[in-house]
Amino acid sequence: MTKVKESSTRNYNKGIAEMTCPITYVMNKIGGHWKTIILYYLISGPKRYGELKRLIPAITEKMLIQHLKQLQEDNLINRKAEDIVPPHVVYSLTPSGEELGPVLLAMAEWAIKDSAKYAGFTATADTCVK
Amino acid sequence: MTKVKESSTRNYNKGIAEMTCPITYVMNKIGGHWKTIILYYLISGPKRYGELKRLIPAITEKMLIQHLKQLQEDNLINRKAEDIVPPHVVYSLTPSGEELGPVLLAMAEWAIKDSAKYAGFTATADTCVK
DNA sequence: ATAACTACTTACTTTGGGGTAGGTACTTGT
DNA sequence: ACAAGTACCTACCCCAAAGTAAGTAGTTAT
Repeated sequence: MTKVKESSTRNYNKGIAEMTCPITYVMNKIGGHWKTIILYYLISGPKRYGELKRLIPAITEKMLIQHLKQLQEDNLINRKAEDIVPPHVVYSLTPSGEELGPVLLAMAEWAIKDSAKYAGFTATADTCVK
Repeated sequence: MTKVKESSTRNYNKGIAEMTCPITYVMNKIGGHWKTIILYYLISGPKRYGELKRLIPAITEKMLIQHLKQLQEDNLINRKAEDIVPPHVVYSLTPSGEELGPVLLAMAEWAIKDSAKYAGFTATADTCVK
């Protein structure tokens, strides 16, 4: 009967939700603005760190690496580093990541269709994919 | 030629990104933990405010209303209020929202499949839908 | 010798999403 | 008279996510 505190409500709810709600499970893995974009770019094939940086100019290096790490931890991407003098690191989708591909493409399709309703949006299917 | 400041870089990038990246467009509408869950519950049919509250016990009233409003503004849900004495408000998906349904279901399917790989996750297809 | 390239790391600051805890208006039930 | 139920609103606070800006190591190019 000791005092338990540790700002419990929040953590408790998060844990429960992730265990029981598939949508929450997904959002914990791809939520947060950058992860989906990174994954989206990787659908079209493995990319080097620098390539991703150039493809997503708005992202900061810190954010890119941070999310690449999290995506690795969540088993959505692989990191292959060659131990040579100018570093050469390639990121690619894992099988789990590949399976997410169609979902991301469906999201993009919806965006293009939906944005067309309101005009002022000029994206095409490969704006992000390149 | 007056002073324009308004912490511009961030807003500028956000605007550009939303106009050119379909994935960002989607995430601006359904990102942020609760929106997808609310939409997911509405797939199975219109629901009253109180129903949603009961279906998603972890959400606070503030968050529920806040996101319902944003979803309205983003044209994903309808709000139908009868002007009677005990208020009666029903939320339902708009056509745009309906079109997002399959995407959300695909996300959920992926979650169930993916979580099965690691065990410790016991969700089924209707854990959230009820 | 100095800049440029690679893929990072670290320290510091800001911002806004989310939580807590109250209140509102109006009616029905006891 | 007072609680209970409906669907909200408001002010305040906190923390984690995101941004800023700098540094690291080792090599090649000028």
